[in-house]
Amino acid sequence: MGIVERKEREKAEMRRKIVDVAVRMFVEQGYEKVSIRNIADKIEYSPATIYLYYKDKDQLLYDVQTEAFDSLYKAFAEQVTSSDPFERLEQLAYAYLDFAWKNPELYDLMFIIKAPMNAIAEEEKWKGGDDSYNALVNLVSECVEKKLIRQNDPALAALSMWAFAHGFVSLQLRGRCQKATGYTEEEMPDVIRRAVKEYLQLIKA
Amino acid sequence: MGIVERKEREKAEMRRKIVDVAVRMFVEQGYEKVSIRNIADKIEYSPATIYLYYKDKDQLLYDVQTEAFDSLYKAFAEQVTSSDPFERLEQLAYAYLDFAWKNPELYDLMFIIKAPMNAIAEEEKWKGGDDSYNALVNLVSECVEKKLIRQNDPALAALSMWAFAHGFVSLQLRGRCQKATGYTEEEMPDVIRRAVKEYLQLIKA
DNA sequence: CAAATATACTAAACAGTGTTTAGTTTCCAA
DNA sequence: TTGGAAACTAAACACTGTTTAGTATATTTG
Repeated sequence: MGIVERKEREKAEMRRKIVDVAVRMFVEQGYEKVSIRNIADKIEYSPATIYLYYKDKDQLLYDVQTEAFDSLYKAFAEQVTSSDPFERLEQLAYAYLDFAWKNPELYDLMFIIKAPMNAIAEEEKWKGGDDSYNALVNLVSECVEKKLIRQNDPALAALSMWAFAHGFVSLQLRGRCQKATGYTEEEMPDVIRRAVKEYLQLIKA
Repeated sequence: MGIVERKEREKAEMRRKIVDVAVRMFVEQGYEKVSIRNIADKIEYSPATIYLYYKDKDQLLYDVQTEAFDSLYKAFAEQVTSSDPFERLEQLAYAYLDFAWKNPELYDLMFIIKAPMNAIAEEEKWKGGDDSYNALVNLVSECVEKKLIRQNDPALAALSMWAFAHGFVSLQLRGRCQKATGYTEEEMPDVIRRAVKEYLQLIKA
């Protein structure tokens, strides 16, 4: 009797439905304007139903986050194609920036907002973004091995690169870059791209 | 008749009282746990009274932010003392990191959280952090002039440095660094300090 | 000085939030 | 067919930021 299997499948489908509309609503309206009631309305269930599938809002956000990290990893896979490791590093950086400008609300949820990290404290281990970050670490490791960059600690070099990119993105997403530099919002992505290129030139062996 | 002056003074005193306890509560309990009602309770007025002195919560947060930026600037003034411009740049960076580790909740409010920036859109110009950022830009400009660093665009070099430091701090404050590197939370400030030092060595002429 | 007015303040309400409880309906197994 | 589990929800709870209407208090005016 495949009833328990079907029930499990239905449960999984319902979760899918919930995170799907949650993701869409986040992308369209931004984190702050999406409430459990809004989501419940959209999927035509009562708010309480969502709590049958998610312990709390943070747990739901955690799943939304995971979804977003998948998108980022997909973007990496598509845009990081060069045969030269250092060039791949460049492509990875640009793909990261691109993702941020195209999905600012998702970026918020993945890296800036506090909320979903509360759920993670309870998790065994935070797997979110692991694939993407590993891609960076592996790439940097390769560059270190082949002496393409000046640093020699891959872990620290990778973290530094991430911090540099993330710093720019998060300042930009909060409107700080324009206030600081006087560039317009449209110009900034290009300015940041140049700054990241400059950084890569600095670390180039 | 100094009555209007007294009234104005009293109005200013009340505002002081409000932002003072607001700052204290932010530092102690964090942004998310401080409500208008909490603040009102602490100063022993009704919540509605706060709205006689602040248009909305964002406007109050803006004042709290300004307060926090003053503290940062003070930290700069105290810790940036060397006669050598490049060394001063180093001191500035370390002072920035120090401030973040000592006042994580204030840092959140100043640079990470969305909230007070809503108020700023309405302001003529965002003066928050202007002094501190100008200190950085001036310092970087001096370094560029004296050819102490390899970059030649002071605006971009300053922004890059800020982005680098802010990237580390904001990743760290969201627990991302530990998850990524495996270092403990206590070790991270030191690791980040090393990374920043490495960056400064990279840009050193 | 008394009346009129402006100011300071608040109780109560409004509309929203995340979440829980208690109760109903639906479905499956014995 | 009936007993019990599972799915679902209406309503409530305890919050949030904010507004409204009304009450005291202080100041100005006749």
